[in-house]
Amino acid sequence: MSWSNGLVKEILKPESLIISSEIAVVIADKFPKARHHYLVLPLADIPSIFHLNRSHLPLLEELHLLARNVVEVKGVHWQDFSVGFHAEPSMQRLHLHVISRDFVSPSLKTKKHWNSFNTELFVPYTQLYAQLEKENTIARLPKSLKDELLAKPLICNQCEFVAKNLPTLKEHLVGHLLDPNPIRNEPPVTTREPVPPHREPRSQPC
DNA sequence: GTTCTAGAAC
DNA sequence: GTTCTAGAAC
Repeated sequence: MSWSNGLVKEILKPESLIISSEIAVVIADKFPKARHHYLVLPLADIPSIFHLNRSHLPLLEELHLLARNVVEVKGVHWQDFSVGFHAEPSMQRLHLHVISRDFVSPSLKTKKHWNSFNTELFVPYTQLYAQLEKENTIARLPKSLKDELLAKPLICNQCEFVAKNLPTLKEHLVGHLLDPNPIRNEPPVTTREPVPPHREPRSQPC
């Protein structure tokens, strides 16, 4: 398939590279699923996470270093990002996703997009690293589990909200961007004005 | 991975 | 009638 080689073609274009080292490069995702969405890819021809073994642990550390670097270069906050791999990648060439957790983007269009970043279909960097260190390989998820995770309801990644469909979730996520406090399903109950604490008038002027 | 669009869901 | 989802793409 031609489309699945899109990333390999992209990293051959110098103008696409935000950062590069002798080992790996960072590009912007062509269809970003959040306000910030970058991909870190090795120059070595490693097709996917399923081709990794313990010998690649130093390479993974290099990818992670570049992930931190691109976030710094963009002047944004590392703690606002998810960094990891898709459990079932579609595109050839190993790629580490570096994505801001707002998920506010016109390119976020399907339930699959959401669940691939917000369920076990997203494997955090640290988890994959540990798994590789322990097992010397990355195992595929069973098809039944993948189907189950893809079918999960649209649960907000910042509060308990469950959206009935994707447009509703997208509206809700914009709400978190404007007000990071949890959004309630019901409007807040109106309360009486708080009574100011009573103060005795001072007996003497200051 | 995306685009397109039929028909399901509302 | 319109919105939304999900499967085909030769």
